[in-house]
Formats: sequence, C-alpha cells, structure tokens
Amino acid sequence: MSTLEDDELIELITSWSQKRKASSPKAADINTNDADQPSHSSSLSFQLAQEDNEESVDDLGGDDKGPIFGDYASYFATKAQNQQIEDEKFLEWNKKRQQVQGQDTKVSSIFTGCVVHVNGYTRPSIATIHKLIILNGGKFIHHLSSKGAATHIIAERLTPRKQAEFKNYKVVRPQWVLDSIERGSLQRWSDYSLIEVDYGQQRLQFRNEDQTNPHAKQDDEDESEIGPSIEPMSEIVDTTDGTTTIDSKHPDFLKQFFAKSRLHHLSTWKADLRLEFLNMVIEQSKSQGHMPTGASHRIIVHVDFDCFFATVSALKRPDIDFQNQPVCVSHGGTKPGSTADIASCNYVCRKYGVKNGMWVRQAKKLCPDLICLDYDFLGYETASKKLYEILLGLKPDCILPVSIDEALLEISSLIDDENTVEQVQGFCESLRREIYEQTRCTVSVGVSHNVLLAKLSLRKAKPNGYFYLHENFEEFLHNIPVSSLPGVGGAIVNKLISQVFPHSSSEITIGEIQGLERANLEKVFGVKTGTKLFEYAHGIDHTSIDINSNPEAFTRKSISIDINWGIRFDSIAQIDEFLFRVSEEICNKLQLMKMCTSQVTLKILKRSKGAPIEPPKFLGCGQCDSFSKSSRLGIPSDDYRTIGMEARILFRNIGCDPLELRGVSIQVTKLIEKGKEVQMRLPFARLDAPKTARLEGKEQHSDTPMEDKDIDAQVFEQLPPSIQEELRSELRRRNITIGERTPKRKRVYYQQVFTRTGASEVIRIISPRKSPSKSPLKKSPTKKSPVKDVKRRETKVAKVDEDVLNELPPSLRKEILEEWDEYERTNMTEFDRLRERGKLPETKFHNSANSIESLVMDDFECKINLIMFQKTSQPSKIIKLVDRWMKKTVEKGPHHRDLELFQTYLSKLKHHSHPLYAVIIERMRLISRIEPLCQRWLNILTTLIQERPTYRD
DNA sequence: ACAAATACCGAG
DNA sequence: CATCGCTCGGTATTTGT
Repeated sequence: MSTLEDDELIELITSWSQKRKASSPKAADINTNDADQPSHSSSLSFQLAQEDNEESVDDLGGDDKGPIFGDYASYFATKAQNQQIEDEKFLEWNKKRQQVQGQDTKVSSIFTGCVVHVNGYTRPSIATIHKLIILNGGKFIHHLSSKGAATHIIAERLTPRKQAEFKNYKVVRPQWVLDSIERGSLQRWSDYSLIEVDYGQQRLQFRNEDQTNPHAKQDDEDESEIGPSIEPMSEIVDTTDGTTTIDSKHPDFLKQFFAKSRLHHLSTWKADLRLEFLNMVIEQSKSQGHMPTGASHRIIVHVDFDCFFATVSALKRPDIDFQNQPVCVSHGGTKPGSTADIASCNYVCRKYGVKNGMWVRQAKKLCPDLICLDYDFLGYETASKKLYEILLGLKPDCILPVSIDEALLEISSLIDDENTVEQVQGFCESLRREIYEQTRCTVSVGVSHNVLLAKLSLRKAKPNGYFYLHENFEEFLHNIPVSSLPGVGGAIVNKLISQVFPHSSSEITIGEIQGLERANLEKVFGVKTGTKLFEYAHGIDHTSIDINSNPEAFTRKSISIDINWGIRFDSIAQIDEFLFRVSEEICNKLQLMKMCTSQVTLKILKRSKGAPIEPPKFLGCGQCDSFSKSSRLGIPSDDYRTIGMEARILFRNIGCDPLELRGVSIQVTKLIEKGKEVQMRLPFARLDAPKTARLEGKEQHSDTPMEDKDIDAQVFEQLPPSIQEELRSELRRRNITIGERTPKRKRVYYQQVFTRTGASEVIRIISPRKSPSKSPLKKSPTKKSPVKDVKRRETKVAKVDEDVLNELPPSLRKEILEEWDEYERTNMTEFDRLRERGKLPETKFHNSANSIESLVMDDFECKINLIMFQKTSQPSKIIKLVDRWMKKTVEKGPHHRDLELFQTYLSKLKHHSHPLYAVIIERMRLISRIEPLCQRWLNILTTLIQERPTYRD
C-alpha cells in the first residue's frame, strides 16, 4: 500500500468502492483473500474481486478454452476466426444443454487435431458435418483460403482441377466422418480416400467419372457460393508441376520443419544436455556436497567428434570409402543446383575447399564427385549418448556438455604431478580408443590448462588426433588466425580489419593482436569484448566449466522459437494462427520446465526493400530486416493463448505486410517458477508484499506532486469499515483529505488537444512514455482505417445453425432455442446489460457537472461532429461509461461485441479528428495504470483502430 | 544517470 | 523434385525518463 503513488491510491480506492457497489451485498467479505496472502494480517490485501458466484459455463467443461479467449480471438475478427468462436460457443452451450438434461457431458475428441473442410455437395450436408466435427473435438473451416490450413477435405466428387489442387491433402469421403463417430475413433483416412494413390490406371477412371459427373461444374464454382473468394488458391500449387509444398500456412509445418532442421536439433540437444547435467550435478551435490578440486594446475580436456554428422551418416553406407571419397550431409540428394546447406562434410571434401554451411550447388562446383548423405538424427543421438556414457565412466572432476558431439572435462585430480604429459596422453588416447570402439567414429582431443587453450589445441589435433598444449604458449598462439578465438566471428574480424589493421591484406593472426594495447581494443570493441580479446590473445581465459560451482549460471533463462524458413503468408489471419501454434510450442516447453514467463518478445524478419520476393534459396528468408518488440505480462503465464495473443499484438505493433514476412520468432524471458506466480496474480495482491517482490519495480512512477488530492466522501463510505480504518491513517499520513472531490490531473492533455489540429499530432502528444513497445500510435496514418465490417451477428437461429435444428424433433428444437436464448442472456455483454436497463448507471466518479473536463468537452462537442455512442454523445457520460466498462471487465476481459462497438466508435472519432478520441485513449491509459490488465486490451483497441498494417521500410 | 528495450553477435 | 536459415547467452547501443 505504502508503495503506491497518491495518484494510484486514490484511483484504487475509487475502484474498490465501485466494485463493491457493483457487486452483490454478500461481497462484504472481500478482504478474505487468504489464499494469496497467507500470513499478512493487513485487511488491505484486497483483490479486485472476481465475482466468483458467476457461474461461467466453461467451468463445466474442465480445462478447455474458456470464453475469455474466445473473445480475445475475435479482436482480429476474420470470418474464419469468428467461425471458430461460434463453434466454441456452440460447444459450451451444448455442454450446458447436456448437463441440464442430465446427459453425459464428456467431450468427444475423435477429431482432435483435425481441421476439416468440405468441398462441394455432400451427404450428409456440410452443416451436419460441421457440427459433427466440432462436437467431436475437431475444427471446421468454411474457407480454404488459408492454403494448407485444413488437414482433411471432405468431398464426394472432385473436378480434375480440384483433384490436382488437393493432391497432397487428405481428401476423404463423408463416410469417414460417420464411421469415425460410430466406431468412436478416428478411422484411417486412406481407407476413405477420394483421390486414389497415383497408380496411373485408376486415375484415368476418376477422370472419366468426373467428366460424366453433373455436379462437376458446380463443384468448381462452389467457392464463390460461400462468398467472394479473394485469395487465390494457386500459390500452393508449384509453378513447375502440380505438386504442393508445405509452407508456414500448413498446420503441420512447424513439426515438419523442426523434424528436419539440423539447427533446431543442435539447439534442443544442447539445452537438453545442459539440463540433464545440471540435474545430475544438483543430485550429486545433495548427497555428497561439492568438492572443489584441490589441484593447483588445471587440466582441461576438450573432446569432439570429427565431422560428426558426416561420420555418423556414413556408418550406414559401407559402400563408401569415407577416408578417400568426398562425403557430406545435406537434404535432398546431390542435385547440382541444390540450395541445400551442407551440414557437415568430411576432410576429403575440405581439401577441395568445401565447408560446412555451404550450399550443395557451390560445393558441387568445387568438388564434382561430392556424395551427399541423408541426415540421421537418431544415429547422432545414439553416438552422442555413448560418448557421454564413456565420459561419465571416467569420473572426471566435471563435465560440461558443449553440444551433441562435444564436451569439456576437467581431469586435474586424476593426474599426478609426476609425468604429467605422459599421463594425460595415456588418458586421452584410451578415451579416443574407447569412443571409436563403441561408436565407430573418431574423436579428437585437445588439452591445456584452460578452456581457451584446450579449444585451440583441439583445432590443432583435428582430425582424429590429440594435442596437449603445455608449453610455448606464445609461440603456439602466434600464427593462429584471430577468427579461431572463441567469440570472434565475421563481425569482429571485419571491425579489426577496418578499424585496427586497415592495411593488412592477409588474415589477421593472434600474434598481431598481441601487439595491441588493451585500452585500444576496449575503445573499438567496448570494455567486455575488448578485454576478452586482449586476454585471449595472451592465452588468458577464466571461463569455468564447473556446473557445480555455480549452477545458476547454467540454468536456462529464456525460451525461444525461431522460424526463418518457409515463412510465407497471405493474410494476417494466417499469421495469427501461426503465432498461436508457435506459442503453443513455447508453452509446452514452459510447462515441461514448470515455469511461467513474464515477458514476451516477438522478432520478425521482413523482406528488405529491393530483395527479390523469392530469394535464391527455396523458401528461404532471403535478405531481410529484423524488428523486435517485447511486452511485459501483467501476470506471469504459461498459457499459449495469453502468450499467443501477446505475440499477435506485438506483431501489429511492429506492423509488417503479411506478404513481406519472412521470419518469426517468439522469445519468453523473465521466467518464474510456476506456483510462485500466483502470489502476484493481480497487481493488488502485491500491494503489501515487500517491494522487491513487486514486478521489477516497474510500476514506480515519478513523483509528480499533485495539487488537489482528495477522495470523494461517498466513495470512501462504500468501503468496508475495517478498510476505512486502515486507509484513514495512511491517507492522513499523506495529507490526502476525504471530502468533495474535484476533477484532477492531466489538464495538460486537454490543452494539448486543443492547440493541435491534426489527429496525428494529438496522438503523438499522448503516446505513452513508459513502454515504447506498447505505443501503438507512433505513426501518423496516411490512409483511412479499413472499413471494418462490424455486422452484428445474426440472431440465435443462425448461431445454432438451422440445418442441424431442422433435423431435430420439433419439441427438442423449441427447447434448444429457449436454452440458447438463456445462454445468450447470461453471456450478455456489458453494453447489452446497460442498454437493457434503459439508461447508463451513474457513477460517483466524475460527479461534478462543472468539472473542467465536462465543460470543455461538452462545449467543444457542439462545434465538432456529434458522434453518438450508447445513445449519448456527451463526453463526460462516455468517459464514465468507459471507466465503468473497463473496471467491470478487468478480470474476464471485454466482450468482443463490446470491443467491436467501441472500436467502431473510436474509429469514427479518430476519423473526424475528434478531440474526444485522445481524451478517451488517455483515460483508458490512466485506468490501465491502475489495472495493468487493462493495458492489454487497450493496446488491442488502439492497434485495431489505427490503420493497419503500417508498413515500415 | 539509469534501466529497459532493442540490436547484434557467435557457437555448434 | 526443391528444402527444413535454431536458439541460447552475452554484450553493445539506443531509448525513455
């Protein structure tokens, strides 16, 4: 409490009081929130009340997506997504109906993971199939516009053109659905396949059938039946022939991509190994405590397979003479024009100048006899496992996994002071022998007294060798190229060349660095990098490989997923979908780690101006500019919908034409153990927690003195006496009086509003200072907002779907309709409720009719366009409404229909450069400061209203 | 001046 | 047929207040 600004304190009290007023009489027990505040006696630990008594329908259905997120999703209303929401609503409603009727409410999940689309005329009808699918856990899409979005297509007949189009889909007959449901499990799609596997002969048959099919023509047109299909279906069809390709629009893309990505494997292997060894070490030190090595002279061993992938992949090919034939690992064979990366190549290749990472195309030129092998990810894992087993068996002082094929050991205590060199050699050579015997792969070993030198020694040892650097260090380092130093890559080398050795023509060596002043290096590269470079050049390295000495340093601090290949989208809806899928993956990992995140970062790659639409590498990202934005979460989360929604917002904040998007990455940081995060579930719960426990001290505002601090007496009275008591003392301490309330704060904004003319100017002024990433209004729009189709959904009949209804007996039909009405009523939006009561409720908030705010605004309004909202155009009323709305919906989030309505209204205001726009936005921002949860959908609103997408160049 | 956000880098 | 350009930690630089 005492950490709050006066400002916020007043707002807080007001909001409590309003909450109390709004909720039922029994809310007198509001301060009994002991779950979150176990020990603290303060009755001020009031949590903004979730009215627990409201029976949310999704409670019945267990852990499924609640309507909250259904609402969220519709912020980005597209037809398809609206459909999903309707489907979910329908499911909830149906669940409720079943419950009322005492039926089993268990959710069938036969079609879980299936995304179904119906093509053309079918029996049963499309509507029936639709309901059957969603009632059994599947997803249904009416449009195939997002190419590849469907996992199954249901059809009875296909035109030849459609046949070609759907060649790589699972196209099944309707019977597949019926049988699956009847038998209670997903039937093999291939048994119902409409398109026969390409055996030539049968295909002809189909063609014949099609030509005689009276529906054929109609089939071809059915796309326009449903609505004008703007999106062309062509892109999925490759230009050269009729085959399809899996790109980011396909639901399985992520899976497929990761399954085949070497870099993804490398990263996950590494993370897994680190985790495994970390846990192992923690286990050990629990039982026996940590024993720091007593040895004075450290011996570090670096062991690494020789061209790991190539070696292992070649094990399956006894026909290849690995020592004498050039062999590499890459996708897709050995075609001379291939743009596949070479993941690993053997030493024969390297003689020709072939390098890892090179394209096959290029390598083929250098070495025409090149043999390309397939990846064998399982084989790599097996070999690695054996390596680590062997290493563990040697009982070194410590092991640090560097990667799947590479590890660092410290063996100081295993070696005596006598005959050190021989002992080390004996140890390493037997290690090498053992690994070869067990894996049939060669390793090299480098040894020295620190990590840096061990690493450099390893380089010298390769391939299939051993080197112990124990003397003549300077001489050893002298002729090694700087780029061999760990941490020195292209950028640093370039900087060296351009800023330190402008005349040097050949490769820069460590020896040349040795001649440089430390200060000089620090000037060019910064303190850390400069120092490191200097020390490395002199063979100095303090890197520790002992996990045990500092486990914290080896624990994972972030999780991210990057996809910069195959990213091709047509619409923002597809991107939204994709972001959710990525978030799902992230959250899987989070949950596995039992962690939650409080910060989400979205990074995108956008095609650089002038770069070709399709880069040379097939489905590659080509030359791109990268943009990133991050956002703090009010509540740490491991829910993919929360993370995904955040990502969607961030994407809109960055503003990128979907067609130009080439890379997506979501990163989560500021990880918190799951379970700990509930203590800070709501900002108010943090009030009397120690300051350090508050969220990064984030909400500390500058201490702006306020003139008129006081609290409306009526407001105060509405609080429970116990709280009043405590508040009184705190308020006294702060010189805040309880009495007639006068409008306060931020007059400055109104002035600014009136001194500017253009909307964009106004917007600039009020853009938030606090979180640049959340400033959705940075750019001045040049075009009008896209006219959003805020068509209210049709009445209940359309929702429940007539076709299905009609197939039911009349008595049941009536019942269902009535229940639907009831359902709708209980899920009424806040605005609906207000409307039903016939008038807007009065709030205590800005009571004074002569407040500067209302005076100014009401006056102004006469001169400006009159824009009605909820039957009023009076700014003070509208502001009140907004207050009320936001506060009321802070927990559940706003109803999507309210949002739509409000967005339309705001858009109008903005379109007319109405000053109220800025006032409302500022008002919402203010509230968001008190209720950080509101920030999120404020962002969404302002983002949507803005002309989108704004493209950055 | 400081902290947070963003940008960039390198490794395997 | 193509092709699967990841993911982490560290550091520098910019931005906002």
